[in-house]
Amino acid sequence: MSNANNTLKEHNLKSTESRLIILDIFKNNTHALSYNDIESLLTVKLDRVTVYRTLKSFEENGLIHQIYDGSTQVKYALCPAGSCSSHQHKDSHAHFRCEKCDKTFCLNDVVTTITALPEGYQSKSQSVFIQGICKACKHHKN
Amino acid sequence: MSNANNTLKEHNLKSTESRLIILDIFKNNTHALSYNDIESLLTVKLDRVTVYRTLKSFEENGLIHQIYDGSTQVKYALCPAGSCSSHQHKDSHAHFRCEKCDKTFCLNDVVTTITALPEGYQSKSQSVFIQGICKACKHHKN
DNA sequence: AAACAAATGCAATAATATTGCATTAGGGGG
DNA sequence: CCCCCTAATGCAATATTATTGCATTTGTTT
Repeated sequence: MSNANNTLKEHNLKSTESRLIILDIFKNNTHALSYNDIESLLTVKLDRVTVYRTLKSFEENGLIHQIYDGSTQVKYALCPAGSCSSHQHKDSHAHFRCEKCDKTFCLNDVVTTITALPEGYQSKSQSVFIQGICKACKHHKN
Repeated sequence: MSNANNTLKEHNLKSTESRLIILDIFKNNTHALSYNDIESLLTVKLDRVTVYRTLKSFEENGLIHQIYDGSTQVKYALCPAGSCSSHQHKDSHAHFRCEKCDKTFCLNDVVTTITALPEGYQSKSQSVFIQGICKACKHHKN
């Protein structure tokens, strides 16, 4: 059984052609993907609704997470292996958006410390968003 | 001349009725506002396009900034007094979204420290987003 | 007060995302 | 191994948020 097939099973998702195709796209891309990104990476035509519903079930089952990076589209990226499940999302890593190539990446290892919140505010989760120049763009400095 | 009038002038914005109305709404609310929030706070009817264009010019002139808080609408909040201008936005404070009342606030005094980025990544700006319970909701714990 | 540029309002449209419902396909039980 | 049931899919329609073009009105400068 394929690796992607196992991944779906582990997240309590029925293995279907659409899901395998979309999961494969995520596994082959290191940056976060919007609906439009995914559509343009499809070799087989899938209905828009199927793609959106697949993204929704992937998210509900801890396979991907949403990222709001200031573009007008929601982006999605794989959760770090083993970190999330149908029961709970546990990923709260930093995200990075490159000003040159406009791609958004997960930075799983960046740690953040935040000073005390103002009196009366209680934090349950926090996320960090960094803008700058990514590795690839820094190297072939166009 | 009214205070709001001065604020517009300082930001190189022509003083018009619509702008005074919208600026007033921001000054009377401590949380970030979406287009719909603003519309429902209007006592005079303004065209949707006027509101959106007013928000755009306020943002371009450093009076307000956009916040992407994971809701499907962009939200806007006043920049800290004196911090931003037509030339440059300088506010990079933390934002806080309350899980109870679903309001988003600016936390101007929260400081963040981030560990080194991975090799090759260069940071230009960073922002922090915190979720939890706000002051008001913590107090009358519904 | 006249003149000019910028702001406004209306109508149309773009871009992103969701819902209802009929049909198809995955996979467990016999 | 096939049947059956449920979950997934596809189509059509619609919702939601935001923008554009253009004619008209308003604010400011002189």
